[in-house]
Amino acid sequence: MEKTFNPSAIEKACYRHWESEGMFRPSGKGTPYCILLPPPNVTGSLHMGHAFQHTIMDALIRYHRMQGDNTLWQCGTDHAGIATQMVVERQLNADGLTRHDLGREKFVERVWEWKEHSGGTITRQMRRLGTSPDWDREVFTMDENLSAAVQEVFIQLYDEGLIYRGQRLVNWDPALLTAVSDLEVINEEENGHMWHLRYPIEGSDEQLIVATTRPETMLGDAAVAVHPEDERYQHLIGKNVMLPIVDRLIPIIADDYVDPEFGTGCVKITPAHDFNDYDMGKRHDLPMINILTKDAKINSNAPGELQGLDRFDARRRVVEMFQSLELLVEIKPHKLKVPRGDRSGVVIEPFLTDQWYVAIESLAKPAIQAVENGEVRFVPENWNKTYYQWMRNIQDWCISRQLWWGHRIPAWYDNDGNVYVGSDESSVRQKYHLDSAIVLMQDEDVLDTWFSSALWPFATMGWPEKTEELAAFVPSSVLVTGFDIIFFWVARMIMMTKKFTGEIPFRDIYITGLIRDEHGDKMSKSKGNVLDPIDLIDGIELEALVSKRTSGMMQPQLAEKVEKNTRKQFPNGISAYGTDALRFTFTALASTSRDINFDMQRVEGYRNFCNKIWNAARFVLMNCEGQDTGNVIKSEGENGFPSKDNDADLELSIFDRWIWSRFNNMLQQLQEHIKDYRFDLVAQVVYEFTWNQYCDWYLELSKPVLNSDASTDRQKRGTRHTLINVFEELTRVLHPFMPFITEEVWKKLQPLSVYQESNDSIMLASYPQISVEREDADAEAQIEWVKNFIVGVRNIRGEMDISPSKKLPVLLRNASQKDMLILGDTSAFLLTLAKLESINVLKDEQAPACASALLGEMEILIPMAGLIDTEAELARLNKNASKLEKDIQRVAGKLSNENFTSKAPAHVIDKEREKLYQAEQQLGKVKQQIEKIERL
RNA sequence: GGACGCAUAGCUCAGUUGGGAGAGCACCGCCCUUACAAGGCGGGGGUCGCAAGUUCAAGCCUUGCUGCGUCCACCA
Repeated sequence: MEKTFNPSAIEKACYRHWESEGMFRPSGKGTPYCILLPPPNVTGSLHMGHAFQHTIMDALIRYHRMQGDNTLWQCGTDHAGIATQMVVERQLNADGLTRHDLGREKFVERVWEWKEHSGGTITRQMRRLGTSPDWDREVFTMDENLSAAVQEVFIQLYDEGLIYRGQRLVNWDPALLTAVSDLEVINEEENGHMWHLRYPIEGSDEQLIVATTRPETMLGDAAVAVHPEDERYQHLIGKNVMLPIVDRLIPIIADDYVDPEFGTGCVKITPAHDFNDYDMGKRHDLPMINILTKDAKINSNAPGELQGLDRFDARRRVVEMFQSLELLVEIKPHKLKVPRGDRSGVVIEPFLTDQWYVAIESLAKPAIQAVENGEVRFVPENWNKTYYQWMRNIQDWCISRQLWWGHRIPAWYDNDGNVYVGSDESSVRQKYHLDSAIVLMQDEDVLDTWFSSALWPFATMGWPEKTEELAAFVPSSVLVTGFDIIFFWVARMIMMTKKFTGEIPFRDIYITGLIRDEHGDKMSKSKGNVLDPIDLIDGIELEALVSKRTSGMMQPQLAEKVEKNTRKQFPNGISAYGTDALRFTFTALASTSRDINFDMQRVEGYRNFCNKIWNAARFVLMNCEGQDTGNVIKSEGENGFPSKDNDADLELSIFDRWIWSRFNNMLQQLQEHIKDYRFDLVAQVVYEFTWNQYCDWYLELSKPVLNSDASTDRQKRGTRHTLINVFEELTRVLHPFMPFITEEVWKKLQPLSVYQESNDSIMLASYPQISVEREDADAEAQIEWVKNFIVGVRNIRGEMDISPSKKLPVLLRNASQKDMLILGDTSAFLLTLAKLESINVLKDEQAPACASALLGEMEILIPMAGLIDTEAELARLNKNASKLEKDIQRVAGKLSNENFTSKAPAHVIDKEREKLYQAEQQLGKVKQQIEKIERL
């Protein structure tokens, strides 16, 4: 093996092997376990958020696969209607063309070409990440069978009256020329103005002053409203105002929607261009006067000179006209929420059009119940509040989009505008008994992308056919996703799956945090802080990184700053950390926090962890390859742990039993944490065991056995046996989180281990199980003693600046029988690990001047002669003494408090007493030692 | 306006029914010891945002406050 772990040398071949051997397919045996991949945009590329979530999903999938479950990771990609269409339109624009130049059919062909061309990027990147979905079952939301499911659902909902078509005010995107749903509108506060306009009253000298943030909409005013009890305006209710510029009489109405305190207490009502006004218009039977064209220019319902003006130009013009008519009262600066399209970024217009809607309320009810009664569980649980809040106030869902890329709405119209819904024209004719003489035209619109995504849990399983997969994998086990799509996707899947299968779509919803940069800022192209997961795996040169970050920017003026920051942050580019380090980083960052700050230094740390594993493997192999590892007893022990009465072939030392006990304990904790989706804690316990227990202690403890002539063959076999088998199991424990390095290492270790079930791949091996037999409290206590002994000596050595190579003599004073027993078993180890020349137990004789450490009540003494500075040792002892004094003060205070002793539970009091006793004993020893040294 | 979240070491974060403040990185010192210098050993560092309350005991529970953030709704 190489001296340093080199991920790029192994990852690709390893993955090819897994995939070509079909290892990602469900086994068909065991309990079904299924995760649905949130389908990424087919033409997209993998960003940090994907990489994070995919890592979590893959860890769960690999874990359950190794547990023997019938495991399916259902993957696929989304056609992403608006996003994808925009990309292709932009390409056309670059050639001076629009989609209309091509026509619908050609344009859609062109999008399919683009999908074929760039559609593989994200799935290729997922492979680089080592993910193990069943690629054979990969689906695209516009595949035939998916499209059929979409049609089926649409038709069924329509036939039940749950989908309807109607003219309403919708969120209209004037750039994309389509309706969008409420969720696709981002409301952000911007600086604007409030215009106060004077409206003259018919047959009176009086005037009303209305306040508006959108003066141009006055062209569509249908009324002016005041509060019914507003005394200022009582006498005017029922009169008319003469709308300036358009010279139209409109009524003054009373409606308690109006807040008399706000502005002037008079509101101009524009039912065709404002959601609240629309409702009021309905209540008062006002005309809906649309003044805009689809691209938000003033239409022919306005006076001629304004027609054709863009809405913002019209705004300026209208204000000027009011001014010249002397009807402009004032203009105040005003902060207001401006609705913008999440894709286009342009200001959304409330616009009166015919659209298709899902009547959502009856679907929402069972979906709310499913969470209320615990069938569906959010993790962390708090997210159910967010879910309830939205679901309980849910509005009908506008599902039609005026786009060309997507599922065409399966509805046909005759010349009279009658609607017929069915899967195709001929079935429509049959269904509605339509003569062939009647001309039918299909609806031009397509469905909201999320309509098909909502069917993902069952449409991917073959619905409406009654397939085996449908039976096995609905409901799926857990959905791993971000809170940003709880409404867009999660809620809608619950509603649709409940409706069409009667089942819940998934049992758990694990809501992950959002990946941000190391300072908590959102990663964005314009900030120039975007990291590409593939760059962290493969590394990237500085120049390439700079050009990547500065190319294709929406605001090129920011490029200079981005370049500067990039050069500062990554003067040497980014090094290649490999997939496993990246994955382990994501695992370790997956706490319950909703924002996750991605720190490059963590990746570096976990790259080092990979290297640690690699080198530990080298050590194990060096000592076990070609050696007797005691595997002969494999049939008589459980899980590679020899039964205690079987000592025919090897002898397990106390260290061996200790590391097995710790391993078992680690595994126990890990399994709990996985159950709780606490991957940060999973990473922590497995890292701690691997590095701080196995490598730092066990490997070091194995050396004296393996290198000493004094150890018997049985002892050496026992150590090798433990060395190899703990590590072999450890690689299996680590595999779901670090698939590549564990595969590579395991292939070398496994032949030397007792585990023989599968030698094709670690990913098909079974996951290690907790074993009560391995628990060994006695061994743990004794090794704790050994560790403390060694640490005590090291502490003196470290603080006294004694060279690590200098062998020290050690004297023990006040050793108990128990101390002597452990000492007898372990002195060889103490000598090696603490670098000792000798250990002598003092009986009654006087000790020379010594530096000391305490192990319980036993004193570990190191003669100072020529080695240790008196002052330094005094300082060290005083530091210890003051620490002990502080402890004693606190504990004694507690114990002398009668309230504490009378009210606290007995075991807590006992613990405190014991603590006090120990500390007092130790302090006494330390003080004696101080006196002694002071006398020198 | 409503809902939710966060505040613990220089940085990024753990801290499970309340009972001796932790990790990684960074920092300081010593060491190229035959798995690993991407390493080993040792060390320094925190009024747990502020205030009050409950309790024998609060980082943890309650209330209020401050600061930051997210989502939903929205007054023209």
